[in-house]
Amino acid sequence: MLLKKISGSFHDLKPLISLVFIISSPKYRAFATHQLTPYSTPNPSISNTKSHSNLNHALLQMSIQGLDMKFRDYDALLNECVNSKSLRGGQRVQSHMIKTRYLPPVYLRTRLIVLYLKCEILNDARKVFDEMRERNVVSWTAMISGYTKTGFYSEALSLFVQMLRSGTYANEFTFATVLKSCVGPYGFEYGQQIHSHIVKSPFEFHIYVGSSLLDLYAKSGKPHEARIVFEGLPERDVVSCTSMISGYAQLGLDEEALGLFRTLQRKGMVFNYVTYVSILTALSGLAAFEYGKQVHGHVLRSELTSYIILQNSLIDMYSKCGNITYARRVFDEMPERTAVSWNAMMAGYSKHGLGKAVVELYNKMRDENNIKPDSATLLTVLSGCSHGGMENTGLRIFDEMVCENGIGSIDLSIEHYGCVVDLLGRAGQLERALRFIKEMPFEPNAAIWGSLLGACRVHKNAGVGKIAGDYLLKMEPRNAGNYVILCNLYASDGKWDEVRKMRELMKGTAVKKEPGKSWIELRRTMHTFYASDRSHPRKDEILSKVREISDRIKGFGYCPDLSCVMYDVDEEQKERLLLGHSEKMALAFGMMNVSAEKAIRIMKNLRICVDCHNFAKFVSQVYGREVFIRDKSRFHHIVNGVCLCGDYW
DNA sequence: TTAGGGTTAG
Repeated sequence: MLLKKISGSFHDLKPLISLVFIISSPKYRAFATHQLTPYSTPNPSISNTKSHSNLNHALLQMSIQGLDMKFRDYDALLNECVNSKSLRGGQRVQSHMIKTRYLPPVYLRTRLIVLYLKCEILNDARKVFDEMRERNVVSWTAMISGYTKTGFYSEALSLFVQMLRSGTYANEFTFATVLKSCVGPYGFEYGQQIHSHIVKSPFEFHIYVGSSLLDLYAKSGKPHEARIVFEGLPERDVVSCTSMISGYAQLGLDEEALGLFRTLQRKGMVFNYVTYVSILTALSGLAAFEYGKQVHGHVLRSELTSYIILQNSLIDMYSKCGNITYARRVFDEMPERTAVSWNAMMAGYSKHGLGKAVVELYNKMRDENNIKPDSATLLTVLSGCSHGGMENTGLRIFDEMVCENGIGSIDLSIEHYGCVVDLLGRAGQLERALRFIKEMPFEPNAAIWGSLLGACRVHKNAGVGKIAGDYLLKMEPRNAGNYVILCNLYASDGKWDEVRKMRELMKGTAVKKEPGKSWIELRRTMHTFYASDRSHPRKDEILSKVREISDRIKGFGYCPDLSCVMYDVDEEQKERLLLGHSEKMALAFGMMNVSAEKAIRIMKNLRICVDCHNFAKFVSQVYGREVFIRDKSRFHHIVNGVCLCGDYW
C-alpha cells in the first residue's frame, strides 16, 4: 500500500534540480516571526474560550453573537477546536465565516488546515488550502506535513516543488518534514536534491533537519552517509542519537547500534522510550539475552514502563533471544495491549515451533472484544501453524478467513497466500500447492516459488521442484541459495546431469553465498565464528573439539551429509568443509564453556544446513545436551535427538 | 500556526 503511494506519481514530478536557483540565492534568510495584529476589538465572551472548559458553550456564544465575530474570537475558537480535535466545532466556525462573509486571513485559514489534518480529514484541509489566495510557509508546510504523515509522499513532494515555484522559501520546519517523504526507493534521489538545497540554506546544521537527513540516509541503506550527517551536527539530542541507533538496527548493523548506545550511555545521555525500542531491536538481532535483561532493568528504573510499544519490543526481544517464558511474563503483566503485543507474542511462539500456543493465543485474542486481529495476526498464525507442524489447523484458519463468516475485514495479501503454500508444502501436498499458486489472485513472487522449492527439497520431489526452480532462477538468477537447494534436490534424486548443469549455471552467474556466521553469548561477550574460521584465539582447540564430537557421534549413526557441500572437491575435502561450518564451531565452543545442566544457545545468520542440524541432534542425544539454535527462519530446540521443528524449516 | 527518532508478520 505504502509502496503504491510512494511509487504512484513520483515519476510525474519535475526534477527539483531546476529549482535550485530559487533557494540558493543569497536572499535566503530566516523569516521574521509573523506578528499578529487584532483586526478589531474582540468579544471577551468568545476570545476567552480557554476560560470556558466547554467548547460547545463557546460555539453557542458564537451563534448568539451573530455577525459580530472578530479575528480574535475565531482564533480563540479554532485554537480550542485544535486542542480538543473538534472537527464539528471547526466546521461550525468555518460555516459561520462563510455565512457572515468573513474573509479569514492566512493565519486563520492555516489554523483550519491544521485542525482538519489533526482530525485526519485530508480532503477538507486541501480544500481550504486550494481556496487560499495567498499562502505563507506555514500553510505550505502544514499541508506538506499532512501528506507526509499519511504516506502520500509524492503529493507532499509535489507540493514542495509548487511551494518553491511560488517563491516561498522553505524553513527548517519544511525541510524536516519534506525529507520524510523521500524515504523509499523512488524518493532518495529527491532527498539528495533537497539535501543540496539544505546545504545552501541556513538550516544545514539545524538539529531537526539534520535528524531527518540522517534518518533518510539510514533508511536508504546508507549508514556511512547517515553517520557523516550525525557527526556534523553541532549538537546532538536524544532524537538525533536515537535516529542513528535505529538506523543501524534497521539495517541489521546491530553491533554498531549497540556500540553507539553504550558510548552515549557512558556519556550520561538520558534515553527515552524510542531509544530503548531501537536498542531492543538491535539486541533482538544479536540475540543478546544478558544485555536485553540489563536494558529491561533500565526500563523498569526509568519509569518508561507505561509505553505499550516498549513492552511490545521487550516481548519481541525476549522471544528472539530464545526466552519465551520471559516474553510471556512481560505479555501477561501488561495492563493494556495492542494488536502488536498479541502478534509479537504469537510470533515468538511461532518461531519456537509452538503452534498450539499460537492458536490458543489467537483464539483468546478473538474472544477479547477490544482488540481486533489484523493482517499481521493472520500472517503470524498461519506461519505459526506451519512452523508448529499444524498444517490442517492453519489451512482451516485460512478457509475461515476467506469465507464470508470469517474475519472478512482483513485484506489478504500475497504473503498470506505464501503462508498457505508453506502449509501445503509442509504437509507434502506439493501438487496441490502448485495448483494453489496458479489459482491465487496474485502473480507469484520469488518468496512463493522459494517456499515451494524448499518443500520439494524436504519431500524430495524433483518434478515439482524443477518447475518451482525454473521460475525462481529466472526471478533471482543471482541468488546462490536457490542453486544450492536445487543441487541438493537433484543430488538426492540421483540426477547428476542436472546437478552438473546447476553448478555450471552458478559459475556462469558468479553467484556468491552470503558468508555463514554463528555466534554465542557467554557472560555478556559475543563469540562469533565464520565458516572455516581461523581467526578465533582458541581456533585449534575448537576445531579439534568439533572433530572429536564428530568421531564420537559417528559411532551412534551420524553420517556427514556431503550433499550440503557445493564445491566440486573430493569427499574427504567435503567432510572437512562440513566440519568447518560456523554453527558446529559455535556448538563445540558452547560445549566447552557452558555447564552441562544449561542449554547451549547458538545464533546463525543463515538457515542452518541439514548436516549441522543433524550434527546437533546427535550431540543432544549422545552428550545429553539441550541445544537451541536460532537461524534465519526460526528456533531449533533440540533435545534427546529430536528437534521441535520436525526437520522441516 | 508548520518540524526530526519507534514495536509485530513474510
